[in-house]
Amino acid sequence: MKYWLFKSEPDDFSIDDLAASDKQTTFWFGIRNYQARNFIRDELQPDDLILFYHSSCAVPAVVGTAIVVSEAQTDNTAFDPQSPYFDAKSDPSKPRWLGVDIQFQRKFATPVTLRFIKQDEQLQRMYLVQKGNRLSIQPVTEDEWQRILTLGGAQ
DNA sequence: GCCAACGTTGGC
DNA sequence: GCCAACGTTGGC
Repeated sequence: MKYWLFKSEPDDFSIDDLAASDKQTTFWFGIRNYQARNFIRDELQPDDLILFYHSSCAVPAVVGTAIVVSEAQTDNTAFDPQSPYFDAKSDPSKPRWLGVDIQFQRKFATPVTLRFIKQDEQLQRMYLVQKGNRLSIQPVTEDEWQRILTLGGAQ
């Protein structure tokens, strides 16, 4: 089992939106970066755990956790010309983009802010705070997972 | 709105 | 295969 961090813009889809989804589950679509796609295709497994991160907002922070509940599946928004995630070069017989179903686990009592992560000794090496990193799906170590959950008031 | 740091595209 | 131009991400 592995740990991950998923970024989402809360104006688009927040942890509350996930919690309010049918069965508290949603298909994670719109990943259009090859490195992130490769994580989905090659490494993400059911039962993997996710730090849910709010980006591009007033207070960027890890706001809760979720769990992977499906294998990788075709992201059909790539074939929809109406979708902002449309990709004319993705061939339906050979889908280029994938997603997984994720299910809400918990919302933190205390969001763990980017600002805090940057100055926390135990979290210095998180992918999130490495220079220039913009990946929307990132690996997280078990130690980082434990530390974030403690800080979030989940343990 | 700015801009650093990437990733992608396409001409050569 | 190189690399300049362009587009995107995302914190501030």
